[in-house]
Amino acid sequence: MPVAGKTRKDVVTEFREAEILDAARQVFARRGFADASMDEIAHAAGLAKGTIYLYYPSKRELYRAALRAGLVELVDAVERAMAKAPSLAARLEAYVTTKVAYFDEHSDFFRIYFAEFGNAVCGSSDPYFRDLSLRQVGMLEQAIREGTKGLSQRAAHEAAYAVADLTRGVILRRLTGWSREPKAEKEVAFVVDFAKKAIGCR
Amino acid sequence: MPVAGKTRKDVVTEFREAEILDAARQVFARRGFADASMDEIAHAAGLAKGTIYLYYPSKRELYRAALRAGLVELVDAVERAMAKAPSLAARLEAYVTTKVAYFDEHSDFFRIYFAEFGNAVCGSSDPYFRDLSLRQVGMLEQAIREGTKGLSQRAAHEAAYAVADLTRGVILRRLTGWSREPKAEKEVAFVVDFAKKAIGCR
Amino acid sequence: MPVAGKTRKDVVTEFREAEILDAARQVFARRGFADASMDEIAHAAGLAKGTIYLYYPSKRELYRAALRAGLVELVDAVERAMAKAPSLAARLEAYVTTKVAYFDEHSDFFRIYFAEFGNAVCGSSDPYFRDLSLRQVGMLEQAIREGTKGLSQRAAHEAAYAVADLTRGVILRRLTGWSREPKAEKEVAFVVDFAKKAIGCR
Amino acid sequence: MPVAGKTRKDVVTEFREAEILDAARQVFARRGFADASMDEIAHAAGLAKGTIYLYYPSKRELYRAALRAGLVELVDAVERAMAKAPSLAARLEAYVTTKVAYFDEHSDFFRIYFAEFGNAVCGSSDPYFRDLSLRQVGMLEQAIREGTKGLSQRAAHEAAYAVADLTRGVILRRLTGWSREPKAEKEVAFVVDFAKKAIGCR
DNA sequence: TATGAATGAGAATTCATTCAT
DNA sequence: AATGAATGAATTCTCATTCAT
Repeated sequence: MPVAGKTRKDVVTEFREAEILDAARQVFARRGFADASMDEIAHAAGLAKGTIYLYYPSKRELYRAALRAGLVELVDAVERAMAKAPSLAARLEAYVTTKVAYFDEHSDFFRIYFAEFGNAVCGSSDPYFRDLSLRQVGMLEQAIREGTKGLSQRAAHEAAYAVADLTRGVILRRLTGWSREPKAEKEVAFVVDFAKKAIGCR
Repeated sequence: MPVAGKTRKDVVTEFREAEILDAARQVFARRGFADASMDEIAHAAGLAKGTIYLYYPSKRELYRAALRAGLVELVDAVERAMAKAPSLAARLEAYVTTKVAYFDEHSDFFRIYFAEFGNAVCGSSDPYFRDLSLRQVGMLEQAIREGTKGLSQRAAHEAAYAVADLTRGVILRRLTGWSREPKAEKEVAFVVDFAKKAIGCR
Repeated sequence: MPVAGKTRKDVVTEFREAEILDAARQVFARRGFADASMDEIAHAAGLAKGTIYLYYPSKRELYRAALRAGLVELVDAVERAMAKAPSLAARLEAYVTTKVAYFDEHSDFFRIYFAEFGNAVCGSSDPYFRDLSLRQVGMLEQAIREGTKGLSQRAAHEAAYAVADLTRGVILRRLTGWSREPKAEKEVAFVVDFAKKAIGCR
Repeated sequence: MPVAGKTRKDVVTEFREAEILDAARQVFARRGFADASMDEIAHAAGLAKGTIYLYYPSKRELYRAALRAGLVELVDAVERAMAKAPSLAARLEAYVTTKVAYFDEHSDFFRIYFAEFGNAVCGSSDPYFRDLSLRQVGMLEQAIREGTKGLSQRAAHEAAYAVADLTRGVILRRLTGWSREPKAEKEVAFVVDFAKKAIGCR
């Protein structure tokens, strides 16, 4: 008796997948891909090792799924927040705030996310990751172009990257504890301010 | 018969260490820490596996040594370049240019370097790495404070981090091939310009 | 309501058993015992894995059942054919023809059948297999004794084994494709002729 | 200091290979390919599991090596024995005697050898096995043709297979214990006699 | 009766590290 | 100092079997 397009089985399956993905994210984040063992992930998920393989065909595939799931959640949150913002300044702030907040909340995911940039250097990264990353920069770029007159496309492009870089830096410092500033608002404000000055200043 | 403070043995030892470090850097960069095998490193160094252990007590130590060696070379180059620069603008440019150039030259090392930021997130990074990283930011900060009057310490601090973040972003884009801009000068110029505007603009 | 000694349940059970046995034979033949998976057998039978276990308690038992079922079919066919034959020559021909034809038809079963001889070498074979194998030789032996005067029991025994060996060889060559002779009749004729000469020649 | 074309290393390597092959043959024979574990083989060889992999890259490869080694030894013995024999009868006897004696001595190898015929049925057998098997039949065929006048090529071919089949049957019965005759000579004599009659009888 | 999700023991393979030569 | 054969712990993945539904 399917209800709302989902059978009981689908529900169970989705639940298991989420459980496993959650455990995987934790363990991959704590250990890195190579040092994470399927045993540990299974244990963290409260399941037997073999069960994991009923849902994901290999360790690599599980990692990829964990990466994608987090990525989608992050990008969705960022896009929703930016869409609601009425001005350029608000959009930039939405971008930075949402990302910082997301990783404050899911600091375990940051390691997975960040490591993927490293993988991209040697060409071994998930194309999905590249696409979503570039899409976010694209959104920033568009927001900047819409919010400014007389700014060249190139400058908008570079400014977008700059915002992305600065944001990543802020998150990195928060999670490593290298920064003395505990209040997210101040760090966000600085990035936004920095960007606005750089963009608008003539 | 020690000559100039170094016996023949010391010289041989240093030579071997450098050889091994070089091989290690290549292999660790190509494979990542976990997927690099001591066998492959030994082969790349033209030595037997056991020999590596005469100079470095474990794979982890060898990795750390490779990281430190690259780091020292990088930081030295940056410090020398900045020391020669006569103005704030010149110093910022020296910082960015030197770093970009170093990783253009030693792109293999970037993966090792970059991954260490990820390790720092879960507290498993080499303290040496943290120290040298913070020292570089400190140098930027000092340069900014010296080159500006009326800029608060806090603002200088933040600006320094911003320059570091932007620079890392530029390098990342160059090495992943995600950037369309092949000329280092233009990218460097943008970072410097962006920073100057943000700092100086009131 | 049992009818003719069989309840409806019995009929269903027999039908299921036959279905499963058939699937098992195919899969065991294609993969060998160890490489056959219960999953594949279940799939081939159009049933779920768990269902198999309602009819056979283990993979090993299922294998044994498949072996026995094939064996019974084979031996029955051989016995019926030999019983009808009016002379020694006809009986030998019936034996060889029936066996060759059976395995031409059920080549998948040959692998299971043949492997059992190998198991017999290390004592791990089904006693049932041994019994039926020996019974067939016994039948040959009896036919030979009845059809010859003055042949010692020992010679009859040896001749019976010889016919069995030659027949197995013919089948093996047909199924491996090592033989150039595609016509069963010629190969059968040769075996029978060979045996007759060896038996009757003085 | 290489002596007689072999360095010390070569000798050690050969010794290890032989040790391992010997253990492998025992275990593969006792368990069959699938049920043999590398652990058990290593234990039987008095080595650690990893050591096996220094000499053979996989379980499958080790099995193949064990098969080939036994095969070569067997075929060499048969060829040498046949080469020395002065007449057709002597050659046939040499063939049968040598094979029976070899497997009496190396009964463990027989299971591996015999199983390979089964593999040949599903086309998964080592081509090497096929070649050596056919070569032996070829030798028998040639001996028969040389020793007979007026026998057609086809008849010689069939007779050769018959001798091979009968011999395999004798060995099988000896190793399964299904035969009551403990003396090899009598069984050999029967095969030879049977063959001679069948070939020579007109 | 039938199902198939869950289990966990077990197997092949790898590789950092050791140590006799 | 240099070697590389030997080790065995650790890891991924498979699959026969069970059992709640």
